[in-house]
Amino acid sequence: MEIKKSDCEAINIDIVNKVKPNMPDMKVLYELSDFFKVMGDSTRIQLLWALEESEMCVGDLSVLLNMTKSAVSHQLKVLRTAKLVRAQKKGKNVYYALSDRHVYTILKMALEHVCE
Amino acid sequence: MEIKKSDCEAINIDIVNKVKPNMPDMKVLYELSDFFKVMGDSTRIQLLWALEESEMCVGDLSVLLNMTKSAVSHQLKVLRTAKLVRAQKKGKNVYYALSDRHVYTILKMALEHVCE
DNA sequence: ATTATAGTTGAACAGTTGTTCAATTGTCAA
DNA sequence: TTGACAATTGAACAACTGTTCAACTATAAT
Repeated sequence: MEIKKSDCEAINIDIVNKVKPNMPDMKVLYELSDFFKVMGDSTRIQLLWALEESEMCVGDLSVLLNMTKSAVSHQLKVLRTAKLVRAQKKGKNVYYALSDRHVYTILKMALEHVCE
Repeated sequence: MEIKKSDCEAINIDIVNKVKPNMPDMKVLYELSDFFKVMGDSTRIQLLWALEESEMCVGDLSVLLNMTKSAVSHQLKVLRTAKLVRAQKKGKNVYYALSDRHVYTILKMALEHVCE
């Protein structure tokens, strides 16, 4: 049995019992919040936004965002780990591209929201 | 003029110049990342998920999520500041509700994404 | 082979975040 | 008015995050 951490009793126990079975399980919950965590950084949003326009290599992205290659590379790694972008080596350069159009849809929908 | 922080020259200057004018401005960028930051926490996602099912007071939410009222209240404040929920006092209790159906749509779309 | 360029990596640092704890406010019931 | 309960608040703490810096790998050109 689960350890009780709440410090009170329910006011409307019927509502709580009705809602409880519809709550997401922990696995889905953490996947969801991890996804939003990845999106929750302005550098990474710029990278996704830029890559929607065109494939680009790290150096180009670094000039575009006006940041060091190192900083860009670190953030691209986060996006790669989250499977939001994919990398392809061409000669001396590594070209990055969006790996999931779903993400851009969410980005645009969030844009509508913040601009309401 | 902007201070140059990137530590290299562009490889494909034509692509960079093509993409640059389509980049979001800083204001929109920070609003977007702030929005995703708010969504990027499992406690807050649970709260939004629960409130989609039914209005609830802090005590009920606290039992439902198995957390202290204080922790829940702190997170509700974050959601309130971000205008994602609204509060209404009824007697001794404060009832919270979603203030924007847009958000639930984004949540469901992200859910589809993580469950691909 | 040597040199230059593109990109990655890990450690370190400051800044931020979420929960806990204790104190406080506000409301209802006796 | 007193006591009990609902919710909020601020400080404190540990855990996490993003950029910088320096060192490193890998590829291409001479």
